[in-house]
Amino acid sequence: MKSKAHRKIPPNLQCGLDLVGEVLYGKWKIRLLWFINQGHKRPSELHKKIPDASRRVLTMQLNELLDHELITKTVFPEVPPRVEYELTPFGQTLIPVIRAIGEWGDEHEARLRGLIEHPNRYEDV
Amino acid sequence: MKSKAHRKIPPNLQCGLDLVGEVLYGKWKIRLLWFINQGHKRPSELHKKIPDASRRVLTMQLNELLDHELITKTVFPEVPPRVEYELTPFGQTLIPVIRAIGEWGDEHEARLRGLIEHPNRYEDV
DNA sequence: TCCCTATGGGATAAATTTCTCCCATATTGT
DNA sequence: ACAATATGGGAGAAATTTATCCCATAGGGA
Repeated sequence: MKSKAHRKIPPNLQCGLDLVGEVLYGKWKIRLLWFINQGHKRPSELHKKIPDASRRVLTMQLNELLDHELITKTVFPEVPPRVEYELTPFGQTLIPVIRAIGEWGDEHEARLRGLIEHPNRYEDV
Repeated sequence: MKSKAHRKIPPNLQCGLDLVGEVLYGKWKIRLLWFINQGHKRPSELHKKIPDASRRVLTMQLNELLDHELITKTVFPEVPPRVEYELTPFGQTLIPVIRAIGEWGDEHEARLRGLIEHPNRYEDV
């Protein structure tokens, strides 16, 4: 439980960008969708792909993706439990968009690395 | 000042998506870039377009966009001051990506609104 | 003289997100 | 008997983001 239901500051949802923000704004969501699409379905696999995030947050963000019907969750009745997430058809429609984002990052990798590691607002380049 | 320089938890920057996250992750950044591209250059105009954000955050996020060389800032020596932001050529390369995001949101507007307003993880639809 | 203008940023509080630690599950292997 | 397994989630602390309030600027108008 505890999606983003009881926020004291409610969001405004005017344009498409606002709406996307609601379902995609979350530090790891885009990467989760991406890796799930690549076939990394299990929580443990996803955690290996995104080691910077704690298991807890990943679980929570996966739950939000579930809420928003971007992924499905299958729990196999085994012990220890096995869980698999998959993209819904709706979630799949996001893949081209995410691919575009990732490609932009790849194209500008060197520059981005430089900017992130040496931010300088007051100097020319 | 005070970009994201002194974070206690440093980010990992492996793939393109990680890099994009660093420069685009911020509640209003994408919308700021979008509206600047649409010709809304002044801080006050941008605030009108994004009334949910406080003036303070917008300024801060604009500063980060400056740090990352996605926009430029021109201060006209007038009183009261006039300021204009514009996309750099680098920032312009992001516009097609942002457009793709926004279009996805527009295409699925109705569904997204429903999901956001009535999240139900445990019920079928 | 005082207020209005548009903008930036300091200080501090509030809200939100994330981290860390810990417990629970049921079966297989030591 | 007990550890190990993969997963989920509660609780409270820590980190980060955002909101609020307030001050400063310098010229024009009431």
